[in-house]
Amino acid sequence: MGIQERKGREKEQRREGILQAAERVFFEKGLQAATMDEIAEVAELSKGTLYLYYKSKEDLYLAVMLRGMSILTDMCRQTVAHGSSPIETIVRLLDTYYEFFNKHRQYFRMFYFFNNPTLHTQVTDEMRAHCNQHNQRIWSVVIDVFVKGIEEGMLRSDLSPVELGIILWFSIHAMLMRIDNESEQWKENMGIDLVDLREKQAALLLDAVATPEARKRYPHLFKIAQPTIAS
Amino acid sequence: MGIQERKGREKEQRREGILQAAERVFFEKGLQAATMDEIAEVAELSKGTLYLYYKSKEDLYLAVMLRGMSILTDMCRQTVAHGSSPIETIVRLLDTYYEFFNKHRQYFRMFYFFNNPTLHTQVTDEMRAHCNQHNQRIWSVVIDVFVKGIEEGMLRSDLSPVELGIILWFSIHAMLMRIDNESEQWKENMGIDLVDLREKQAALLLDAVATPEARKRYPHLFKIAQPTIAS
DNA sequence: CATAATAACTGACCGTTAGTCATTTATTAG
DNA sequence: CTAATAAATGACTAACGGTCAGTTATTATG
Repeated sequence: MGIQERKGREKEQRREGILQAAERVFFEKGLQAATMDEIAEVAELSKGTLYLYYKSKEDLYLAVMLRGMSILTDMCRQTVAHGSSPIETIVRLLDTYYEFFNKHRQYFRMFYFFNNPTLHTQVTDEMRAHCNQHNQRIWSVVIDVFVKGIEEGMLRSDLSPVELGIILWFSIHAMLMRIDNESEQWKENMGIDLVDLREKQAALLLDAVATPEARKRYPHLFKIAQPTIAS
Repeated sequence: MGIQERKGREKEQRREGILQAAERVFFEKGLQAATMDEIAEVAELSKGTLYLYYKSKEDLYLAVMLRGMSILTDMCRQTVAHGSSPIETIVRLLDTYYEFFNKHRQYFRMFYFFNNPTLHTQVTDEMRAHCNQHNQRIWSVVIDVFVKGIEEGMLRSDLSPVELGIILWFSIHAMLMRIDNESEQWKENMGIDLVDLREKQAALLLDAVATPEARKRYPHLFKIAQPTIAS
């Protein structure tokens, strides 16, 4: 009897429908201002039903966010697949994150959720585990490139691949967050364009982690003057 | 008649009392879980009275946060005042932020508030202006040092002092945030100690912004091997 | 001192919303 | 056709931020 399977599919469709409704509302209003009642209305279901599929508003929010992480992961995988050398791939990965930031701003903003664990009161352990899993997935993509970069002598080897990846990724992410939130202030108060600065930051960081061999081999990737040459 | 002045003082004391009560509760519970009723109880006032002094829960939260910013600003001023050279002062400033992070973790966490503007629904323009003001204050302290560093030829001059300051400060802040929130995960999943990594990051960044002159003059401040020498 | 005027404070109340659960409706099995 | 099971509902609860009519305390006035 295929009834079991059909039921399973239908349940999956419900979950998916709820997810889409939630995405629309969360994108428009954000976590705080979105209400379960509105999501239920958009999903054309009663609120009670939402709770049959997701344990809490926050779980539902994270379920949407996981889609964003999947998109980012796919984009990074693409970049890695099409990249030629590790050093070039790293440059492209930084741009990929920026591209994701621009194309999927709403998803990017959902990542902020993790910045404030005080708010994580209603996240189930199960969902937390899911997030962890997705997170590891994307990091493994990124770190692989750094491993190869070190192997080929293109990246400094006094730091581990993971360490290098963390330093670059954290820094870029931080800048994107500020671009999202504080661009206007920096422009007005200091005359600084954070979007321009992001590029400079990327160049500076690349320069800081690359070896002289890398600079020799891929001079076009190094846009910033080496201060060591200056004097 | 000094009645006006006395009244003014008393009002100020009320504000201060409310602030202290709010601090206790916010530190213990965080923005979300803290309730105005509990703050009122701790302050030994009715909830209505709180709203005579602060326009919203979020305004009150930010008022507490501003104390944290003042502490950080003072610590940075101290560091700058006692520092000898700009390059050394920069190293010390990075440590100062880390010291603040350790000694005043609860204040540091309040800074997260700005990471998620979706939540800023109840902040008054007045309070926002206050925050802006305090923010500029601390940045001016930091940036001054970078100005001097460039003037003395100790910092690369292809980026402006503000740009250099932003890149370093953002990166360090991002790392501290992760240390606060994700230390365990990184330890478990990847065997990475983010506290150790913070030092390496600081060293790497310092190295990226300093000139060869600086390295020559203050060799003890540069703990990371220059990859340029490697080959 | 008595009384009016003003300022400070109170807490019951309101609107909103996340989450629950007894009940109803739809589906499947016998 | 009926019982059993699964799915969906929406009225209800509890909690909380914010309000405001009314009370209390303080100051000014005659």
